[in-house]
Amino acid sequence: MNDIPDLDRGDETKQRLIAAGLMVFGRDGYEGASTRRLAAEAGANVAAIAYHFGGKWGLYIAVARQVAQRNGAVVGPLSERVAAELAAAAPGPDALARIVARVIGGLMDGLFTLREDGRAAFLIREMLAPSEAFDVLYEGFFLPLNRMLSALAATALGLSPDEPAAVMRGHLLLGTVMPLIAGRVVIERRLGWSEITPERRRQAIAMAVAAACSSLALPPPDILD
Amino acid sequence: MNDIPDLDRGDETKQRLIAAGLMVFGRDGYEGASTRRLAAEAGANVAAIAYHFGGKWGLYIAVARQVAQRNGAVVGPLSERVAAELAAAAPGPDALARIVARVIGGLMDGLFTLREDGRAAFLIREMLAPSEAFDVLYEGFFLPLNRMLSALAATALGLSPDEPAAVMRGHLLLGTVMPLIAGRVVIERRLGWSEITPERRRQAIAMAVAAACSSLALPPPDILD
DNA sequence: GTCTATAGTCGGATAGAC
DNA sequence: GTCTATCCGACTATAGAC
Repeated sequence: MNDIPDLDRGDETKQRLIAAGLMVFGRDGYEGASTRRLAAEAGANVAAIAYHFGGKWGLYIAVARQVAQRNGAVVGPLSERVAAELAAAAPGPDALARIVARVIGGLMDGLFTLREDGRAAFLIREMLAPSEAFDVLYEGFFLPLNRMLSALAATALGLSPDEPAAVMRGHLLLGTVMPLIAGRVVIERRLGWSEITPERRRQAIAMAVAAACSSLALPPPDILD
Repeated sequence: MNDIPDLDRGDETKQRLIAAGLMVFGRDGYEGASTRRLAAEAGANVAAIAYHFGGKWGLYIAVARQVAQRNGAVVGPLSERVAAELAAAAPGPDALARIVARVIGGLMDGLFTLREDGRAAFLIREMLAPSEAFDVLYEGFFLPLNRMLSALAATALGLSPDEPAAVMRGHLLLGTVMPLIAGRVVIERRLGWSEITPERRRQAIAMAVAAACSSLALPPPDILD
């Protein structure tokens, strides 16, 4: 009851604006998002945007930084673990398949969670029409992500990790998750899903993992994770 | 020299507006596109939008219809041919692989051509934030496309074409092309490509085809198309 | 059918009280 | 740091000449 009142209230508003920006920019795009709506969603008022970020654009960049940072925080550790496992003992096909399953599952779970926070849409919009924000996303997320996926693909296919073919095959692994993220509404309508139950989600991920493994000439992972 | 002057000038303006809409809506999104810019890009004036389409939204829907129609015109024939080949004689793995190569190649060539006309971005934006326009795109394009891909996946994997697993695997085949379309800027930056030469394009498609085939447990297609 | 001019609305930014 | 009130610019839509 005697906690310091209003400690860092400024920073809290700032954070709420960034969180709201993630949702609203993700859903409506930069132009589609109005400062009034951004402020309302954050429970703040319009002037706060100018005060904290200098303007709407400043908020947008701040959101990009947060996306890069949060996603980077997922990729980083995952990436280190994969690198360690690939280096330790040249893994056989089954072990590789298990790593692939963990990586793909991790991408689905950690980056594009069910509780849609708008990150996926934000990322895809920036790929469609890159702005300054793309630089931030690339350095903090896309590049480390591709490094990890390329290393995986290179090992599985017997390529050198830095040759273009390996980089491309790593990039193509994104195709395992993209139809479930960017193309989610299509499969939902096709299968008549009105909601994604945990079970449906599990099955979808399992199929994506199976497709990823066989595309790398690996056996399907013995069992789940 | 004696051609009929201004024949269908109205229709021509209408068509130019739709073409411009494809570019501008694709690049900037609905909110990002201004009627002034749409008109300018079409070499028309703002009032023409209201006259021909009732307003900006009417133009947007007209663009969606054209996207569905043009893409449907590519999928339709391709789809019939695939259906015929699958039905004729139960094709072996090699024959299937060749069909897959043709389908994936056809998707890349016919739907997402180098001369970017904005269709890909338009489609992806509608998937991210579906509007009324999505219904049009779904019926005219996504649904027939998925039917074709599902039939292919079902045959390759020994599933019944209508079971959810086959539909999902068909949908996941979109992942073969999505990284090269939606994620194009990422791989361009990663590989330092400043332009997509025909040769790079050819190689990228070849790798996508290889990934698609092995994800369906098919051998890589013996040779190109 | 096409254009110019303008009306009416909305959104981003800012001034200034608290 | 937060809020209300307001300004100004940009946008969509429309009226009306040609």
